Amino acid sequence: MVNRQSFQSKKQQTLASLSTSIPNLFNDAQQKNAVLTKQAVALRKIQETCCLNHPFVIGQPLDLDEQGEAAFNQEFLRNVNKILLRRRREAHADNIVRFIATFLNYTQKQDDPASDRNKKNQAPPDDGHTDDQPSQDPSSTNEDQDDINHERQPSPAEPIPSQDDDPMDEDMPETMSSRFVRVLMTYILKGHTAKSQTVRLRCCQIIALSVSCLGELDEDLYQQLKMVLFERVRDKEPSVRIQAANALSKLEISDEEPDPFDQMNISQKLIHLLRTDSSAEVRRVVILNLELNPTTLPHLIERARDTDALNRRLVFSHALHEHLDDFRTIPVPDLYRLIKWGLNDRDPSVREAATRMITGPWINQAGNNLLEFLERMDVMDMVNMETSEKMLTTLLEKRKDSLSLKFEDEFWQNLTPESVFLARFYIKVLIENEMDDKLEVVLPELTRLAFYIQHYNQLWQQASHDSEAHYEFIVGQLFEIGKNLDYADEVGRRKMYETLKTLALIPDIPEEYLEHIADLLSLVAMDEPDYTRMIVDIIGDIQDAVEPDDTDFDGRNKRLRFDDDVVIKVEEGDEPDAAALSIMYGRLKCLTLCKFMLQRCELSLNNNTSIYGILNDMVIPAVQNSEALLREEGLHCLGLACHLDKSVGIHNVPMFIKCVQSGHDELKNKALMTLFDLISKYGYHAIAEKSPDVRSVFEYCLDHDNEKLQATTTEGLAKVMLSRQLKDDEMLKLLTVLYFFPTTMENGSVQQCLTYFFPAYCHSNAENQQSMARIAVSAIQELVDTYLDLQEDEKMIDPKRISEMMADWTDPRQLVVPEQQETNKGVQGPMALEVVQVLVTCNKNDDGK
Amino acid sequence: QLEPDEPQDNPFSIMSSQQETDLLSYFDTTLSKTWAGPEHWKLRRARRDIEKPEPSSTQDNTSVAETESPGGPGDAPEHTNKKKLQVDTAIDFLNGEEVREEDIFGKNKRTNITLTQQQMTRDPATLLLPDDQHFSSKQLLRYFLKPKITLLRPKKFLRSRQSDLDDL
DNA sequence: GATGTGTAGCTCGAGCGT
DNA sequence: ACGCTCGAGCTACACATC
Repeated sequence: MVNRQSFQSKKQQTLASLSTSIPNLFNDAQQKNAVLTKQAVALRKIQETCCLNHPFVIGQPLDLDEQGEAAFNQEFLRNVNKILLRRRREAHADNIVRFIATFLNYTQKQDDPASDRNKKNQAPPDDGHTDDQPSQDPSSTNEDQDDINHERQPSPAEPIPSQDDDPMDEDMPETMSSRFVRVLMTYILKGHTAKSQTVRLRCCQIIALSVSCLGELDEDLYQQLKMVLFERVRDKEPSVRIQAANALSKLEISDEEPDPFDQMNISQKLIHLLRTDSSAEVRRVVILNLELNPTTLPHLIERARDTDALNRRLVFSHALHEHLDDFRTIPVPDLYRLIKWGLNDRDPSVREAATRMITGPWINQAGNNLLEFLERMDVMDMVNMETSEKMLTTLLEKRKDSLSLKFEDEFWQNLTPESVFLARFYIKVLIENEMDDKLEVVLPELTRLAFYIQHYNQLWQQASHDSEAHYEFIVGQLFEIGKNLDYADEVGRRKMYETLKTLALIPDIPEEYLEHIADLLSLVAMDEPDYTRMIVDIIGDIQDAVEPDDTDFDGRNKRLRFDDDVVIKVEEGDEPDAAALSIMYGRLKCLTLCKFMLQRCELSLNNNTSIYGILNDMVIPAVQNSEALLREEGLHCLGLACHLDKSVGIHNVPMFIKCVQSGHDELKNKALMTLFDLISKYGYHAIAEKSPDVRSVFEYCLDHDNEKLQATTTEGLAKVMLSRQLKDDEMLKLLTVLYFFPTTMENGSVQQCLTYFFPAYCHSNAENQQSMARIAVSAIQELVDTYLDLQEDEKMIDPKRISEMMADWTDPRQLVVPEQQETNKGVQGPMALEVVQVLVTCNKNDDGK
Repeated sequence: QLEPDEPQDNPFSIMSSQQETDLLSYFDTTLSKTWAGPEHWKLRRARRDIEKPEPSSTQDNTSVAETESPGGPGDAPEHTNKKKLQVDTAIDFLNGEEVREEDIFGKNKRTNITLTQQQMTRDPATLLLPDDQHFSSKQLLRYFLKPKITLLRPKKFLRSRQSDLDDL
């Protein structure tokens, strides 16, 4: 046959020129702007000519020229060899890897009758990196495809097999490309144990980009591939793991067969990498490729706290951005944790990504309706209040210009938790941005607001158990809105006062509402003495209501509601004494209100005499009360009173010290706080002069096993030392040792306070720095000793790092205000000397420096 | 700059200077990257950036600038050369040297190229940030018992309405 | 003695800002 | 798009270990 002969001569030519034609295609393909499909098409043509005995016809039984095929394969692999030793991220080599994938994709599709019909030749997958450029222009890809189909028109002389006569065998029919895939993959898999990390890297990279281009794989080849990846994902080199993880994530996730080595299936392995791989980039690959489902979701959310900022960002900008169909699939606690992390991240780009996620797809999911969105977010749940507030503020900041709301009487009469919440923050954002014209149509008058509060309070008091929380929430939000109003109107102020007083007298008003009331009354009052009188009056009324006749009080449902963890302990068998209980709750409520008032007072006691009465009649007795809660709240009030009068303050210091020494933990903490406040206010010496015990009290609390107490002490000392009221090398050393001490590792408050304190202390002032230099060596000696006999379960920072950090603190170049040159050398010089001395005296124990 | 010793009865005059606020907000920004504590602390590259400008600024702008300038003009072409040389990673598939397969697939019997199971199981917590308490100068500038009042400017929390009227 | 392990310094490139 | 900067990763070297 003529055709056959011409084909044979073409084959001879092609085979003869293989060693130039294929390299030329590779040369073209490596170029930056290469349209890889073009080279793939050309290569396929060569492949057909080499491997077949006839011109290629789709669906025709394979008539293979094994020798020609071998020649083609050999030449192809010879070229592939040249990139296997090319280092990571070399653009030309990377292009060739993409070319290989493109070719595999193309040649495989050509042999597949099913996919050939609709010939939507998908571009080969990206390599999962953030750096990948879209490798191909989709339009050009399709054009090329069309060209090919024209060229592949079977010649008229050839018998044209019917297109639909060939239902696939159960075993896939062997094709030219399937044979090629097997050869190439088998070859590439050989590289997975190569000595050179680059080879392993390149092999995994080829697999990663090619897996989805391979069509149906033989089971044994697939298994082999999977096993290789299972191993490479544990490679010593992070760069190899990155590619292996990438490849693994492209395998069918539905394959749940566990690896006999560690009993983990693909999905589990990816999650394991996501959580434990030390390389941020490996984790990143998984974040970008892991399928979102109920199993993977919590682990992806966890990555919002990844140490790597880019990874954190990708959680918001990628993993949960478009791929999450409905944010309600995230359990509410996780949802709020996620938002809290995102919006409060230290890295601005993460915050930005989190904001975009919420303002974009998430709002869209709620039909772009803010109220619907808030409803879905369940904003009424007070546990997440702070985050809800932050979120709505962020949202409205973004939309403040396009949003124009108008709140009229009808709106205020028909509030829902969501609408009042929205109103509150809309107002807040408008005020912060001084958008006065928009504010005008939004803010209610003071009198009206007082009326609304009253109205919803009535509804609250009458509400059924189901709707109680609903109205309670609305009242709380109205309080907040009230803080933004103008209080010039006399009538409005009076109305507000009456309303607030009524609310204050409600027996089970929540503690935070009492604080709102204290706040709002400060706006209602003419001046501070007026304010104090108002509150004292209300306190009197509360007392009158509780104490004189206790006939209709029932301690259980009339009690003041505090945070859940505050539980008043009733001694065994005391239950019948409900009246006594209710009296106690009443007193507690008065103290709490008094506390809120004192927090807002500035005038000295002499100028605000109405406080004296309350101090003597209520606060002092409470401090001596046997009930712990009353003692605490009384002490708190007394501490606040000490703020207002120096002599009262100084006079009471011994009492506070006593409380720290022998009170219960919560009382200790309150007393300690007061002591630090008094030092801040009146100076360390004014306190220590009369009561030298303070210093030892602080030492005692630094060592205390109550974390909160430790944190208060640390923060207090940080304040006092940063303000340079207390200059005390020994105390500084205690703080330093505490900072690195194994038992403090878990105490985040102490850690983060001191992480701020030490650099700020040392770099703000040369004298401070010298103080640190003086104690550093002995501190590290102590810490090294501690390190050497760490218990099995204890963890501690490596002494080497400790010394690095101390070196950083004592580095004179880091001083914000550079000292005159004299002191510069003098800081670390003596330290070095001291180190040498220590080393000389005991040369068996040496630190890592 | 800080006053070394202030009268003890009025210690917060130290803190009330504008410079003190600046200093603390300086630390608020610089320390916001290292907040996570010693476990995530890294040794910063020596602050050469701060020392670099020094030689030019501390010296007189007459002689030194002249002596260093000869190096300047020579640098510019070097940069472009470097760039061209660096980009030269193209592979010659046609005439390039053959790569020997034993170089590629050479194995190393003794070296372990995979991590042990123990190396693979690290504590996930070490790769997560601790719960951020957002410690900043704000904490240092407030009273424990009156958190809304700053130590710096003890301004009146309650504004007297009487004085508002007076202002008009 | 060879090979594995840990570190210091340098280089290059990703990612950010303009 | 460009250029800069900082940081990750690579190489080379020293040391330890079998």
